[in-house]
Amino acid sequence: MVSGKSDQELKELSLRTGNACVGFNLRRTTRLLQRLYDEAFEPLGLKGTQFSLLMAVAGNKGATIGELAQPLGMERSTLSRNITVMQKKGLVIVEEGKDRRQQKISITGQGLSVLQDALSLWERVQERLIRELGEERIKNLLADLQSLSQWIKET
Amino acid sequence: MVSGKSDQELKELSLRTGNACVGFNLRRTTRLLQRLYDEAFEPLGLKGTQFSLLMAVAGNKGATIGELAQPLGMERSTLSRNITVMQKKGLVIVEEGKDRRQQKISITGQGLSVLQDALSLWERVQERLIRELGEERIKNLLADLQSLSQWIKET
DNA sequence: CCATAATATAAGTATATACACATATTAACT
DNA sequence: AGTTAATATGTGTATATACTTATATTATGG
Repeated sequence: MVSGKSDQELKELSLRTGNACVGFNLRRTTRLLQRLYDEAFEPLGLKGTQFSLLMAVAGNKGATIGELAQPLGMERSTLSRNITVMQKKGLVIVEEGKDRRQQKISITGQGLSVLQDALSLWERVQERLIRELGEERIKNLLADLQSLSQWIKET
Repeated sequence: MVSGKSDQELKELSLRTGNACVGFNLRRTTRLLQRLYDEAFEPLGLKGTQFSLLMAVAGNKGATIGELAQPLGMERSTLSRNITVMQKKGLVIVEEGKDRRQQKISITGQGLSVLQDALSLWERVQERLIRELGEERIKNLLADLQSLSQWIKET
């Protein structure tokens, strides 16, 4: 029973649950880390999310919204809106396919140029993270995150 | 140089960077996992984020926005808006403190009742995660996330 | 070939998030 | 005490996110 607990007992329950909850810890760390990336890419007027998306577009020339959304683990409607932002910035271009329902996304010349600069900023962040946590823990962390993603997709 | 690369080379670079990027992997897993929690809490009209916030409020009776934001690793302005949502749902109550700049947040009776039900739904998700990844990996994952959060806060 | 089903995307609505700035209140210094 | 500093929160603006619903296009079954 939650409602019968004293303030002190609630405090302990709250701490215990917060420490154990994978969702809470993932969200909190993601929030905090996102700020590091955003700071790093700020000179390019880019957010961390946009860097990832630009990289995904670059590596999947002419892919549709649906094809991109899959590996990103993102709703197509979300991706659609994110692509619009990138398009306004001139980083990607959207073209109709033969199947006129589909929108084929590609990176622009300007997008490639920004990506080039962003990549070296990304490397600096990556190196800081490796220096801080160590290569082994980063590797394990990435593997765990990927296992988790894979499992959820299959569920 | 990014701009001189072939489509195939860009594809490889994109895959390699995506696999190595802590930010991307954290965001993707968080997105996917969030849906599991949202499904679980859906019968209560609650989101995963709101469960975490409700639990934090319950464990810190009368805390201010600023005091809550700190351990949540959240901007105070963000928390302020999230609290408004919870207030509209009748789950928390906001009162002026002696220092009238401050807003003291507490959980309501209805909030406690919802929290009670939410807690058992949360436990089911937690058990599924432990069954899937194993207790050891979950423990390591949580420890890594907490180290990372701690470091970023100190940076 | 036409009606219907399936598919791809966008738009409506709501929450989560952060930064910059505005506002109100308290503290601190002279 | 009065002016200025610092502090706590809320608002404006923009992006990220997802669910539901609408729209347009293609495929399918008769």
